[in-house]
Amino acid sequence: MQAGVSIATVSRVLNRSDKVSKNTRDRVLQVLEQSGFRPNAAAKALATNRTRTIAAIIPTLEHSIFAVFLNAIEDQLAKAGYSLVIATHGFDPDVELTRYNEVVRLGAEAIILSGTEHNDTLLKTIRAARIPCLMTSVYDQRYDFPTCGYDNKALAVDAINYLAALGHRRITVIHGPCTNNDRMQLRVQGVTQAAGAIDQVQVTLQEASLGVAGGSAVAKQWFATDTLPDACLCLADVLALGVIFEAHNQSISVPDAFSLMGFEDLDWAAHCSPALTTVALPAADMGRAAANALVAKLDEDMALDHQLFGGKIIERASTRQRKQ
Amino acid sequence: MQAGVSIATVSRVLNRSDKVSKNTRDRVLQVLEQSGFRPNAAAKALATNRTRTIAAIIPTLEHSIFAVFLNAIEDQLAKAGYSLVIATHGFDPDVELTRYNEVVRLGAEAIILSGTEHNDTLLKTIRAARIPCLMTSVYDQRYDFPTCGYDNKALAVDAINYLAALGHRRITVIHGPCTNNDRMQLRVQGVTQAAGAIDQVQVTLQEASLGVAGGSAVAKQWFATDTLPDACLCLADVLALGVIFEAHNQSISVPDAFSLMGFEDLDWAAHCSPALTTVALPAADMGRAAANALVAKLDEDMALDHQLFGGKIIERASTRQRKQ
DNA sequence: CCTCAAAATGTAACCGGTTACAAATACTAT
DNA sequence: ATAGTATTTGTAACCGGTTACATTTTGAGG
Repeated sequence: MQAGVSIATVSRVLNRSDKVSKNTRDRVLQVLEQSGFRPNAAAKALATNRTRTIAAIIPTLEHSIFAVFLNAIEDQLAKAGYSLVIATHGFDPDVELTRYNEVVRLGAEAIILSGTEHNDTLLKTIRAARIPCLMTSVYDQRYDFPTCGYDNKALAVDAINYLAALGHRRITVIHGPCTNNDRMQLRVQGVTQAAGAIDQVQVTLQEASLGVAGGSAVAKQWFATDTLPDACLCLADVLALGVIFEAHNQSISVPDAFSLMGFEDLDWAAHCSPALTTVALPAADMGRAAANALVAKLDEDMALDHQLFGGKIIERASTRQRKQ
Repeated sequence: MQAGVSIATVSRVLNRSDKVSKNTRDRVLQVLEQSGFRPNAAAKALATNRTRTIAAIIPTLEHSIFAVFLNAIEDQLAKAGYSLVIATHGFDPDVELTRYNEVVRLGAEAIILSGTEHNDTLLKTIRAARIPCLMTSVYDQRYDFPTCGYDNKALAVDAINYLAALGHRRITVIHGPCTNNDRMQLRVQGVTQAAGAIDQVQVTLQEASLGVAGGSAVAKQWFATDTLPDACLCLADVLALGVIFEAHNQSISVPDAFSLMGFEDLDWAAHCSPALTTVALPAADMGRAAANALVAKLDEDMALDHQLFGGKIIERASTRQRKQ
């Protein structure tokens, strides 16, 4: 080559830097510098059988909880020299399977999925391919893939208990669609379980589209029929935001008229009016941990294991003791 | 091979499907099916010099406007058989350069950047590498890279004119940080220009961190000093959300006390209280268009060109004619 | 100055596909 | 049946790196 050196030596300079004399290394580096050499990733991948690419397959980027999560993953992977490929499936398990095949064909070395409920074929394929795979947002020790997430059910139980402890009896729970969304399902289960365990507490479940509009719509209906609960638990913060807005519209005061509680603790929850009591989920921490775990698996063959992230009830102005 | 056929034929079956007799094609496909053959993307990329990967390098995923935009891109690319690699830089041009180099090394065939202001080295590198590159969110005919976005300045002018036409004279504009964010800069320029052109209109600029907390903080300060403007234009919807919350905290009525206007039209803007008048940006359309343009460039060598997306003022309840 | 081991460097096979070109086969017209 | 052409299939070079192994260089010790 230009520096009077073989391609093998260049390769050595670029990788395992021992075994090359300082002298030639410097010379090679200089030539590479001025020639603007760009190693070909495909060739490298072919030769080493490594792509340094990890894929995250999630329902959508449009819910900010996923964006926060992915932002953390991307950040952490970048630090470890990995790239993130993102694929979305819009809560459709069949699309998820398709997207999985695409990213694997593309060379993803590990996969991050959302939740534990998936197309059977997908699970079978992952098992067969022995690709490291982490299911996130859900913690389930018994699941046969490693999970990295929250105990959604227990957190929902905590939320109901919290509201019950404030003296609330008639509690309405607004949740998003549960189809292909086990995080939501588990929260609903937790709600039901907690309600059954506490005397006199009655829970009413109401499903709404997962967005501000959904929460708004449900609240509008209460106000129209004048059937306010003692408290409302929204199993996603955006739903609570809809309720807050609708309450403003109707000049109904929260928490005077009813207590309101969210789930997630998105960035605005501390600043809204009233500031929202909510179950804080450490989405960014979870993202970082997921990224780290997969990197450790790929780089050092560390076993993947379940990781639990605790949520925490952040008490703010939207909830209070029930008036007698 | 298994099917008594050469690897070349297999390759032909998988690609240019003509030139293979139906008979052998069927046989090959069947063998492939049952052997669970997975073509190696790296080898294919090496041989064809194509990776079918496009990278988007954006400041952050945490502002939902980017998430909406990327969601649309990802969706559209997937339809065309391309994958999206996402890299974030946190508004740091040097990090942006680093991330650019990473994604290119990784094999990105085209790049989507946010805005037109970038590290000089980055622009030089892109030019030298002749990689198709689209600058988004900004439309600027004269820029020497193709841009695909809005006329941020003109839209800000429109917004000020709209408020002025309602009779507002003392207008406070809350904007996010302009450092390394030309979209924001252009909006501020538009505001200044429009203010200069209209008699008697006085504009006060206030910078805030780009988030609900930022808008809240500014509003809190007004209320504390009792210096309300006639109208407030927030150059990002989240800032307006902060103002709304703070106004509500202080029981100040919008638009009775002052008119409030946002920029972007995020999903909650139609549902908040009061519903937010805002400059709607077609972020999803822009994302789809960016994706399509790059796919057309790569697949059919269609030239990249500037694309303008019009914003539109959506009049809602947060603004109204000034009381005399 | 010579020998020999250690260190540095070069050579060439290999990763798993694609594809130009050669070879074989099928088909058409005589 | 036969020549000639069109279609299908096979062979092998190539993409741009990595790396086992061979070869050369270096340098210490005798």
